[in-house]
Amino acid sequence: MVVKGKANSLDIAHLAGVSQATVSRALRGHPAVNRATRERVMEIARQLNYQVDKNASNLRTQQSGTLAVLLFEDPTVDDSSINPFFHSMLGSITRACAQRGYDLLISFQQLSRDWHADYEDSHKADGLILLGYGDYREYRSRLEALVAQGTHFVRWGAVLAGQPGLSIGCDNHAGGLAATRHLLSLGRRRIGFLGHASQGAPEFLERYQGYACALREAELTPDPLLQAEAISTEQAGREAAELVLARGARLDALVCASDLIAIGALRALQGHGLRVPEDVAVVGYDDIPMAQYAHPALTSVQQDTRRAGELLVDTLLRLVHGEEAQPVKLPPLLMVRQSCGAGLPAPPTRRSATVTALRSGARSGTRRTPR
Amino acid sequence: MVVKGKANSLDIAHLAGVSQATVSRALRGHPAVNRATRERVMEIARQLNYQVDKNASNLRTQQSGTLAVLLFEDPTVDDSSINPFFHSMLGSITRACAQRGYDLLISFQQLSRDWHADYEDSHKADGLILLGYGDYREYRSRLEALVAQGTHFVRWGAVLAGQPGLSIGCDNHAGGLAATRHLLSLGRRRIGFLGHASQGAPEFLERYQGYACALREAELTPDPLLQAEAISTEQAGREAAELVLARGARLDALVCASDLIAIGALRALQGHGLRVPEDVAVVGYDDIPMAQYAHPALTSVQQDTRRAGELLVDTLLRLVHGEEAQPVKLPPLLMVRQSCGAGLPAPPTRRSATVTALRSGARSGTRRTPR
DNA sequence: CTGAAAGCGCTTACAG
DNA sequence: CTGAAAGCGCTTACAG
Repeated sequence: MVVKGKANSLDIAHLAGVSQATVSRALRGHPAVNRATRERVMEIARQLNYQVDKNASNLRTQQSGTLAVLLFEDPTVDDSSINPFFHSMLGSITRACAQRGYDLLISFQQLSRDWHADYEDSHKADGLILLGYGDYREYRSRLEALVAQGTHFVRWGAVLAGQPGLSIGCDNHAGGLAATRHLLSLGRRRIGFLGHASQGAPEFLERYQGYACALREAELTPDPLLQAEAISTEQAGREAAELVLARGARLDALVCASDLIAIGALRALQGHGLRVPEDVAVVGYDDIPMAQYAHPALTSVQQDTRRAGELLVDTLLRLVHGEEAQPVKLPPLLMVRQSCGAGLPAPPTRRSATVTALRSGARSGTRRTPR
Repeated sequence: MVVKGKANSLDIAHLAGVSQATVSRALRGHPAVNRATRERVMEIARQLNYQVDKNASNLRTQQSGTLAVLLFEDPTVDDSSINPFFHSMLGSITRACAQRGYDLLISFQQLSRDWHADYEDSHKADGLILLGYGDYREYRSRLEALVAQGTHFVRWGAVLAGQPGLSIGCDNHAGGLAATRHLLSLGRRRIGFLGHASQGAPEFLERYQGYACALREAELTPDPLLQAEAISTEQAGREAAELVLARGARLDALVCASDLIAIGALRALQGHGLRVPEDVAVVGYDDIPMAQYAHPALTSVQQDTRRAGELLVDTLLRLVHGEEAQPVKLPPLLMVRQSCGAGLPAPPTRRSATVTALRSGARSGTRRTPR
C-alpha cells in the first residue's frame, strides 16, 4: 500500500477496487455512495495521508475556498509597524474564516501601487476584505473598478450612502458623540479634536461630527483653535497637540480620532508640564492593547473587532454565494480609564491649559511648529 | 472585444489570431515568442483585464506560489488576543513574501487539534512557516511527521541540535545573558527569573540559561526562591511575581521571559507598593510595542522581527527549491528604558523588596497562591 | 517562432 | 449505487 510521491484519487481507486469517480464521491460525502464503499475509501485515504488537490478541485468547481484580506497602509507610516487596531481585526477575521472552513490570504497593499491585486480574477480567492485607513478619495475609483468587474468584496470603514460596494463599520458618529458627552459630563468645556477631519478620511470625519454634535447639544461651539489634523500615528498626534498648544487657546480636554494620536498627544501635553487628566483630559479611539498601558491609562472608544471580523467574513460569504447582504454599523463602547479624569473631584476650580501653562511648561524635544 | 464572464487564454488567442499555446508563452515571457506577437497578446490581455487562472497553472506546474504561516497559540490564552510579538513577525513575513512574489496563507492553529493542516499536501502552499510558543514536547512528534512526509517547513524558535526540521530563532541564551549582565552592571544582586523554564518551552529555557550563566559569571547562584513559572501572558506574569513575593526572599530585580510577563510583574510589584525600578528593576523580552508605554517604560530584549521574517521566508524558499539551507540564530538587542533603573544613582543603599516590604505593601486584587 | 496535443487531478452530469 | 467520459484552463515537450 505504498504509493510513490503524493497519492491521488486514482491511486485510492485502484487500492479500493472502485472507479476514481467513486473515490471522489466517497470523499466528498456524496449521499448515494454505499456505506461500506465509502468507509473503505476513507480508510485508504487516511492511510495514504491523502489530501484532495485543491488546485484540481478548485479548477473544476471554479471556486477557491479562500478569502483575501487586503490591508492598506498609509505610506507615510513606518512600514515595520501596522496600526495595532488592524492587527486585532486581522486576528478576528482569520478566526472567523477558519471557523467557516475558508482559507485566508493576506496581502499588504501600498496605497501608491496598483492594487485590485486580482486575487479573484486569478481564482486565488472568492472574495476580498478591504481593511485600512487611507485617503478615501484616492481609492474610490478603484472601488468602483472592483464593482464594475463584479468582484466580491466588503470594506471595513465608514458606512456612507452612495459608496461603491458594501461597508461594515463602527458607528463612528456615535463613538465621537459618546466620548465627547462623557467629557462634558465630567465638566470639561474647552474640548479639542485631533484627527484628520476631511472628506478623505470619512471615519475620522464622522468621529469629528459626533464630537461637534455633542458640543452643540451642550450649547458649545467647536473651536477651530482647538482642532488639528493628524493621521493615525503617534508622531502625528504629538505634532497636532503641539500645534493646538502653540495657539495658546484654553483647553481642558482632547478627543482624539485614534489611540495612537491620543498617545502622541499625551506625550506632548506632559512634555509641556500639563497633567493628564487634571489639566487636560484625553480620550482615544480604537482601544488598542496599548491604551491600557499608556500613562495615564487611556480612556478610549472600543470597536468590537471580534464581531467586526465575523460580520466581514459572513457578509462577504453572502455576496460570494449571491445572497443579499446589508451594510452594518456596529455600536461603539466607551472604555473609561484614567485619562479622561472620571475619578477626579468636581471640575470648577481645575487649572486648565492656557498660554501661561504652555509657556511655563517644560519643552518637549520634538517641536514641529516653530512659533 | 467583449467576452462574457472572465476571459481565458483561448479568448485572447482568438482575438490575437494565434494559438492558445502562444498566448501562454507570450504572457509568461517565453523568449522564443516574436516581439510583435507578444505585444499584441499583452495588449489584448490588458484590455480584457485578463489574469492567469492560478488553479489551472498551479495544477499544471504542481506549484502554488504560496506559503502558509501556521500560528500556534497556547490554548490557555484568551483567544481574542495574539501575542503582539507574533503580530510583528506576521507583518514582516507578509512583507517578505510579497516582495518575493509569493502569496501568504495564514492559519491559527489550536495546539489541541489536528494540525499539520496539510496545506502542502493539498497543494495550497509550497511550504509552511511555523510560529508560536507552545509546549514543544507536544508537537515534536508532529514536526517529525512533517519531516517524514517531506513537507517543506521552517520553524521560528529555539535552534536546538537534533531537532526535526530547520529552525530560525533569536539567540535566546545571549538575550538572557545580556539582560542579566546589564542588571548586574547596575548593581543588582538578587535577580529573579519569571518564565516557563522547562524542556517544553525551549526559548524560555534558553533565556533562563543565559540568565543563570550571567549570575555565575558574577559568582552568584540562581536562587530558586526568586524564580517562578509563567506562560507568556500578563496574568501569568502577575501571578508568578506574586508567588515570588509571597516567598518573602529578598529581590532587587526580575528578568522576565517575555514582555507580557514583565508587564504583569510590574503590576504585581506596584500592587505591593514596590517601586520599579528603585526597589525592583524589571527587564522584559521581545520589545513589543507596548513595552515603551508600560509604566515605567520597559527595558526589553529586542528580537529583529524584520530580519527574522525575511530569513524565514528566504530559508523556506531555499528548501522549496531544493537548495541547501542553514538554521540561523539572530543576535538580540537590549533596549534600555526606565524599568531597569539604568539612570538611577549608585545602588548600595537601595531599599530592596523583603518580607517586610511585601507585608507592608498594598495588596493587589488577584492572588493565586494563598500562603 | 508557432501550433497541435497531452495531461495536471479533480467533479459531475449522464447512463446504467 | 457505480462507471465512463468530458472538461475546468493552463503549461510544455514535441514537431515543424
